[in-house]
Formats: sequence, C-alpha cells, structure tokens
Amino acid sequence: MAERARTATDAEAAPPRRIRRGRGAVTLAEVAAGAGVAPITVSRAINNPASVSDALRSRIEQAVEALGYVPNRMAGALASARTRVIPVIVPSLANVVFVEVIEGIQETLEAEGYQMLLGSTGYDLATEAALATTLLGWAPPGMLVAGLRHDKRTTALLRHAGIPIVEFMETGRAPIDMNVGLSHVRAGAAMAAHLLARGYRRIGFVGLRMHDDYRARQRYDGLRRRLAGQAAITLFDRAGTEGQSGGQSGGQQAGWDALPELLAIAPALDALFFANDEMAVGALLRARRDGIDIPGRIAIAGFNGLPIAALTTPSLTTIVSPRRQIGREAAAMLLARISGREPTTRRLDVGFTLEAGGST
Amino acid sequence: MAERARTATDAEAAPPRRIRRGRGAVTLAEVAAGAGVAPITVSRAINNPASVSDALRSRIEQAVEALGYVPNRMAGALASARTRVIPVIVPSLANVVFVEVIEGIQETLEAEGYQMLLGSTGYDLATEAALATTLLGWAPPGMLVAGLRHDKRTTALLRHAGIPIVEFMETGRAPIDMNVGLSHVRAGAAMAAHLLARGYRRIGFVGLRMHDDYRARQRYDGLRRRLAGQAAITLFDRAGTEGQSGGQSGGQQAGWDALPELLAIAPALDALFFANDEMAVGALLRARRDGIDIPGRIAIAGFNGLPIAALTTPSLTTIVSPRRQIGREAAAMLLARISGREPTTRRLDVGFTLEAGGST
DNA sequence: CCACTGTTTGACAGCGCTACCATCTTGCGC
DNA sequence: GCGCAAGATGGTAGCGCTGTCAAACAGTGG
Repeated sequence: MAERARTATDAEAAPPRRIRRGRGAVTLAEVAAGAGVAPITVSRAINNPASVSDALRSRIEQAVEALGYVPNRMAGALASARTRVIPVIVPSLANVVFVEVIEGIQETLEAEGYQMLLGSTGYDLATEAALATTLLGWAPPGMLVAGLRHDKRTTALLRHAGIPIVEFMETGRAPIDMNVGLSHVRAGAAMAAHLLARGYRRIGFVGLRMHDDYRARQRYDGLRRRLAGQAAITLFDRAGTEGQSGGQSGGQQAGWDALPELLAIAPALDALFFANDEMAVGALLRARRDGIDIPGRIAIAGFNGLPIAALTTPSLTTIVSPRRQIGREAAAMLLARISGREPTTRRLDVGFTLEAGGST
Repeated sequence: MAERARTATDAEAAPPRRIRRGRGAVTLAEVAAGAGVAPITVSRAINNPASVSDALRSRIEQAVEALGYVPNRMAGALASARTRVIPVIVPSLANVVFVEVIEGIQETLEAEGYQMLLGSTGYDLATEAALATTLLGWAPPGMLVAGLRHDKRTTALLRHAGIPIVEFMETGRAPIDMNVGLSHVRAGAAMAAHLLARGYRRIGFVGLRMHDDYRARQRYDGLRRRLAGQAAITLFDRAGTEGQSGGQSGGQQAGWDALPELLAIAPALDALFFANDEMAVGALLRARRDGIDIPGRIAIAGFNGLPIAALTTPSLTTIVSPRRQIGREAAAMLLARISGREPTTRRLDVGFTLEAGGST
C-alpha cells in the first residue's frame, strides 16, 4: 500500500512529464510486489496453481484478495494469443428456438471454461458481416454461426479466419467448416406425408415474413415437393404486425389474425401447416374463440415442438426439433477442434420427430 | 506480398532463435508497410478517418482490403484502456422477460457503437459473482446487471470497479449505482386491489421455484399486504418439472399441472394469481380441456403482459411490464454516464399497467 | 519573402500480461 | 559426498495497438 503510494508520488515528482495512462486498476505487478515475488510467478499461481509451491501460492492469493486484483484479460489474451471467448451469431433472441440452442451451447462451453459472446443480426446479412468482423477482432479460438446462408463477405471472412467454425440450425451442403442441424426440407416433407396420410388434400402453408426466414421456405419446399401431384398446395406469406417484439409473440398474433382471413379467402382449404408453433397456437386460440372446429373444419399443424403444443385443446401436431442438442453438439464439435482433437464427424444431422396431435 | 515473404525469411535465417508468437494474422504494421505509411497513420485512418488526408486514407483502405486486415481489439483496448463492450448479466435467457429487456439494451447500445457481452447466471448468486469478476476483466466502461440482490462479493466488486453500473428489473433502495425497473411489491398490491374489487376473497398465489425468484416473492408480498384483513391468502410454491427448458415452457406445464391439484387441495379458493403469464396460460388451457369455468369456478390472473394473454378465451388478466423500455432506459442511463454526461435521473420507476381481461 | 498559425504525419514508448529460456533449488541414487 | 534430473522461480522480450509529443508541411497576412 505505502509502497504503491510512494511510487506514484516519485513518478510524479522525478520524471516531470511521465503520464499514467492505464485505467488505474490493480495490476499483476502490484500483486507481485505485494507478495514479494516476480510477476511471472503470480501469473502462474493464477493460471496454473499446481506449478507454484504452496507457500508462495497462499501468499499470492492473499495479496490478490487484499488488493482486489482482477486480471486484465485483454493483456493476457494479447500476450498469449489465446482467448477463451467464443462468439455466437444468431439472427434473433426474440425467437425461443435460438435461445434454446444458445442454452445448449452455453452449458457446453461453460463446462470447459469457455465463455460465450453473443451477437444477434436481426436477420440482416450485412449486420451479420459487420458482426463477424468485429467478433473476429477478439481473436477467438473458434466461432459458432446460425445458418448456412451468409453474404459473400461473411463467408470469405470466416473461411480465411483460420479457426474452426460451426454453422448450426439446418443441414446442407458446403458448410464453411462444420455443420450441425436438421433438414428442414425433410421436415416439411414429413409433415406432407402426415397430412396426406390423414386424408388432407387442400393444404396451405402459412409463413411470417418468409423473405427473412429461409428455413421456413425450406420447410415449404419440402412440403410442396412431397405433395406434388397428390394435393393442392398454397403459400401464404403473412406480413405480421411489426412493432411487437417479433418472434414468438408476433407469431401468435399473426396466427390469430390469419385463421379467419384464410378461411374467407380460401374456404376450400382443409389443412394449414404453419411455419412455427407460435403461429399455429395463435390459430388454435382463435378457433377456440370463434368456435371453429379443429380439425373438423380445418386441420392445423406447427413446427418446433414447443411444450405448449401438448397443452392446447386439441393438442397441436408439430415437428419437434432437438434444439438444445443442436447447441450442445455444435459446441462440443467446436471445442474438440479447438483442443486439437478431431470430432467424430464434421457434419451432424440431429433429425426431428413428428408429434401427431389432435389438431390434424 | 514479396516484401512480407522476404522479411519472414530473413527473420528465420539471421537471428537464429527468434520465434514468431502471434496468431499470424495480418497486423496494422503490415497494412502500414503495404500502404507505405506509418502504423499510427493507419490507426488514425481507421479510428478517426477525418484526421487523415483523402489520398492516404484511400491508399490505406485499399491495403486493408487487399490484406484482409481485421484490427485486433484486444491490442487496441489494452493500449487505449478503453473498450466499447458492455457486459450484461441476467439470471436466464429461457425467460422471455429478460430477453425483451436485453433487446432493448442491445438496440440502444448498438446505436451508439457499443457491443453487448451477455452472461447468464442460472439464478445462482455464486455464478453471478464469478461472472462479474470475469467480465470486469475485460475492462468495460460500464456494466448492466439484472436485479438488486447480489451476494456480498458481487456488490463489493461492482462498487469498487469505479465504473457506472445500472441494476435493472425492479426498483428498490440502495442500488450500487443506478437503477431502472418497476416496483413488484406495488404490482402485487395492484392485483390485490383488482381482485378485491371484483369480489374475490379467497385468493391463492402460485409461484414456481420461488426460492430463486425473489421478484415473484415481492409480488406475493405486495398482494398479501394489500389483502390483509380483507381476504384469505394462500401461497403455493410449485417445484415444477425440472429437465424441461425451464422458464416459459416449464411455466406452462406447471400451471397446467397446478390448476386441478390446487382445486382439489383448496376447493374454497375463488381466485389464483400466478407468478407469471406462462403459468396462468397453462392453467387456462387446462381449464379449457377439463371444462372448468373461468372465472365462474375460479378466477385466474398472471403477470408480465405477454401478447398471448390477449388471445386466450377468456382473455387473461395480467400486469404489463414495459420490458423493452427498461432495457432502453437502463442502457441510455449507462451510456450517458460513460460519456461523462449526467443522466436525467439515477433512479427510474417505469411503472406497470394492469390489463383486466375476462379471466377475473 | 518571412514569421506565424493550423494541419498532417511520424517516432517513441508503453498498456498488462505471458512465452521462452536461464537460473537456482531440491531430492535422490550410487 | 557428488553428479544429475526434476521442480520452482525469475529475467527478458515482446503481443498489436494507441497516447503523447515533435516534426514536417502547407496556407496566411504584412
């Protein structure tokens, strides 16, 4: 303490123009001085306690405690050219689906002592590119990005970053590096098969701002191809109510609004496949209020397998995606590569399950 | 290009033992060499383009482009003792409520060129302390933390960090620095007044793992105090189904399970105030399936004001919290202090609105 | 044409930490 | 008691960038 104060005073007096630039926070050197050891020893005591003798370690720990030392990660990262921060880029946090994947990622990273740095793009590819640049500036050991579709800059950037990358959510060809997800095309086809089996022949697909949501488009494509020649299929792309907090909430309202409108526009429809469970639930709630018989008048199906799907009356037919698992697998794959191991596979299809309910 | 290669070769040949330590990424110095200027000029061209002549700036930009230079933030931050990264600590991402606050924070920070570093504690105060330490290691210019209750270490750490701090979600006394939120006690009291006005006199409060959720306890306290002497009040703290993705989803299931059980245990109840809308919606859906008349047999109310509350039949009585606004205000307050301005106020109560629906 | 102000550019040092190598202990077998 | 391996500690030199100050270079009025 006294030591420090004196040093500061000397510095001010003797070399007349030396300015203190740092934040003024306690540094490792100060801890070292306090404990009467060399800075490097403090560094070791903190990062690899086993390599320091018990006596010194406890002296150092005491000094750390007394001075309230918080290591400056920036300096450490710069010196060692290593960080334990892994950026994760997702389109939105308003969507439960991404949040659950993130949770899976987080628990896996955390268990290995890594930290997650989250960025969201708002479904904008330019924002994604900017974000990727910024995040790469933190010299991360790897990176996780939602989706396989990016703009050219992002792809180039990530490809040349020289670090392992996992693209998660959907499967597809030509990932930048590694890929974990499920086939949304096949999921759409599975729903088509289900609806056909139950005898529906005039099917509508209801999406929300599908310009942004290409995974919904993939589900639609899968549906359409599988239905081709066997049933009529119509696409309804809803604008949704902006302003609202998007994702989930907007979805429910959109489904609520869509049901009566579509029945009026296209009364011959006998089934609706909504782009997600939120919309489907909104439609179910609307049917309940307006006394529309589901599935008698029209069948309703969703996608994602949110828990609420099982609680509605009738229960909602949906496709369950293993979101947490996607997150865990993606993180595990990345960590494997970071630590030099080769993961079991660089491409993982986690699959999906069709949960047939009373709504179809 | 040739220049670089030659340099590398020389280094290998001449000083026999010099090792390259860095990540091997393109550095500012290389860009400077490429553009034929001093490193500091490149730094300026990037951080303050106006201070460099047009001719040099475009030469530098070209070099940046050609070499694919990505500035190393760590080095920059270390040298300037400034970052534009603001850590945000929340208990969980599984809860929509926090996510919406986060969105508000994010949009405000982003607009000012700051980046958000998100950490979640899983409602564990020890984890929170660890996280706070780690995050402070990034030498942030400020910090945002959910809630006013932390363990002693966290409080001490943040108080002595010497940076502005905003605690958001609930209002209360003695914040570490600044505070934005609403009074959960008053919200509980408001619901009590509403239920009394509608003639309910045997009221149950249904929480989920309330040991963790002290804000729910505050709502309960507000309810209890306001009802004291005028109505009977019972607390039901549900364990909920673990394993599930917690928050929202777990909540719906918990409400679904709770309704029939509570009616069996305490048949005299005439109203239930659920700790959140998810539980309340779960209960409404259960009532729908089991043919329980709401509010005839029993009234149901929730908290948060999620959009789905308006879509159920009957619509759900709930208290709307301005979550996005909390996020925006918290971030704005922090940014004001970071940039040396004094915010309009250091304590902000954003209030709430009781939305009376058909369920009470 | 000169002193003088304002702008653009550069040299230098250092932010706080860790990699690398050197040095100093210690313990052990013979 | 000596040589040697293994372990503990320290000295030195950066990591890649920016703050500070100084130098070089215009532009202006008399």
